[in-house]
Amino acid sequence: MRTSWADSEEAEAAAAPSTIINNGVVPNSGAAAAVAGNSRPARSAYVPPHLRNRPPSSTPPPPAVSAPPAANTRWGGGGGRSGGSFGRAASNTRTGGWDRGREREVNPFGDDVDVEPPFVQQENSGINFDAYEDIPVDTSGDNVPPAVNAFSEIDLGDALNLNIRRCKYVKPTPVQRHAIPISIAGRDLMACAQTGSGKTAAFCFPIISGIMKGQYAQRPRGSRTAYPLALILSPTRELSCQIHDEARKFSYQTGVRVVVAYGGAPINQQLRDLERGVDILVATPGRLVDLLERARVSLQMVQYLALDEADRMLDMGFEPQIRRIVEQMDMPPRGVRQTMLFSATFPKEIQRLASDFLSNYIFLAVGRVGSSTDLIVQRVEFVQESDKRSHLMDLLHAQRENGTHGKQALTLVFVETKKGADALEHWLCINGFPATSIHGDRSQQEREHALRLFKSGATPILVATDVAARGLDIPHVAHVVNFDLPNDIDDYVHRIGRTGRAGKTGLATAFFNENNSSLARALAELMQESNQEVPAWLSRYAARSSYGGGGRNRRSGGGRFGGRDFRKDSSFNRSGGGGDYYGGGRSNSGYGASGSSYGGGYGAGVTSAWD
DNA sequence: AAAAAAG
Repeated sequence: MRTSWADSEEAEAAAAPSTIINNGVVPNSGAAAAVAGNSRPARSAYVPPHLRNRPPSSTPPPPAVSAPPAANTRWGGGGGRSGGSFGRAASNTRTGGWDRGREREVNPFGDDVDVEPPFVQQENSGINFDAYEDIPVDTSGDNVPPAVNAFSEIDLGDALNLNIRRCKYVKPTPVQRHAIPISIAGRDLMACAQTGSGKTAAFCFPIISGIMKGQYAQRPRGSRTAYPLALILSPTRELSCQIHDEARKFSYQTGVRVVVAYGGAPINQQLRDLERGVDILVATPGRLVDLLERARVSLQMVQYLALDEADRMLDMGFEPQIRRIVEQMDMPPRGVRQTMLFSATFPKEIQRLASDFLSNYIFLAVGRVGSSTDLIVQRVEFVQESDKRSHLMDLLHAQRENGTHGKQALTLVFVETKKGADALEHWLCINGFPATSIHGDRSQQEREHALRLFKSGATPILVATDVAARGLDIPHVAHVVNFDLPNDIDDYVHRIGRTGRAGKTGLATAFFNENNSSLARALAELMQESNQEVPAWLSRYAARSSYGGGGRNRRSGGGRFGGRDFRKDSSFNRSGGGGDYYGGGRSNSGYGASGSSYGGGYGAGVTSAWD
């Protein structure tokens, strides 16, 4: 039954030293944090107002000070306290825990659990690391921990290391090489890295490892309130599901429990999952607020906060909700918890908002603006609104003829509106193209069904709104069509990033017409930076729009890199900063210097972002 | 102006 790796896990656990700070909570990595000059104070037993004077039926919050070390097992396993380190919480602690061995952890890897995974990369799941060689990286902040070249340089723990091998991750991607040591050192992080470059693992590994190593005050058993140690927020339900699935793989047989909560799905199963115990809660904001209001979740024990697609989470629609969760509930304040923000794009005014959540953080930028741009061939075609459908049909026909090995390549078609998505899906279907759609007016069941049909290739065309623009990892998307271009270049970056993932190549085609002229300049610049062929007519549009002040100046940082730390930008450190960002007043003030190839002071800094 | 996220 037990395989060799499990045995070595035991040995590791037995050999591991036990360090327990008797305040109930051990800082994530006190030593490293101290080295970094950022040691975190022990949390006091603060009880937030809304949790005081609760009816006696509910169990009081976990005793932060009085919990004897011997009771510090995360699962409350009587007498089963782990020696203080890796792996021990896996199978043996579980039997003493509150699930008493009733449940077996579902193997997220399929049947080959007990087989030592092959080290040969399989064609479909391996990451093409050659595509990540020689990528520009920039970090800023105090005492930045050095990058690593191999997972083995970091002590992530045997159980997690095995899962990493099972995932066939042979070596860390660039963002992982930098972000993981930073996070392991206990530092807050704002990370900007290309789409498809492995951000999920970059924040999951340190969280899982930290929870495995940490000794936390026992959380009450039998309470209807769940006390996650880590919270991961994302902007869409499907993305939360995906992160949950990934995190489950990474935490398989580590004893670390991952639960997902999102809207549109029955809440009862989610409540049951929470009651069984949760270390890492992955959630969308709305459902989390619901759970917090019902007092079914408390953020009191949260040691790690991760925001995926962080710029999206802090834009106008989301910001109040996120602020409420992070600042107005019972989550430990910044500097006490560890906070990690990730995205492929990070506009400076959003960085300024985000800095409220961070303490002495490190800014990390990996790779060029947004996408794995060299891997994605970007085309822009001038297509009038009335011609879009027939033009799309031409593309799909051509693709069908190129059809690789019987199965049609997956094509993701982005449109601007939910109605437009329905209409286009219907039109494609009646014209003999197997299409489905995903957007916010469809039921969650329909959304998930559509995604499955698409992923499986059963319906190789998916029409989508921006709900599918960010984060979704759909292997084998060969072509992204921007049937309607977005108004924001960052959205474009995220959309085309649905292809060209994990080092594979992809194609992105955009339909451009007069309605998109406000995007022309940013689009032309992005394409130029990505070594793409910019049509002459697009350059003319770009030059034209740079005069009339058309369009927002919303570059995510410009230059050849994924972003620039706004703290380096003096205009953002004066008088509240970003007011000038939209170019309302002085046209140059949001950026470091001028130098745009399109002149006019518009887009200043695009070519000089790294001076 | 639109999309997303609670029901």
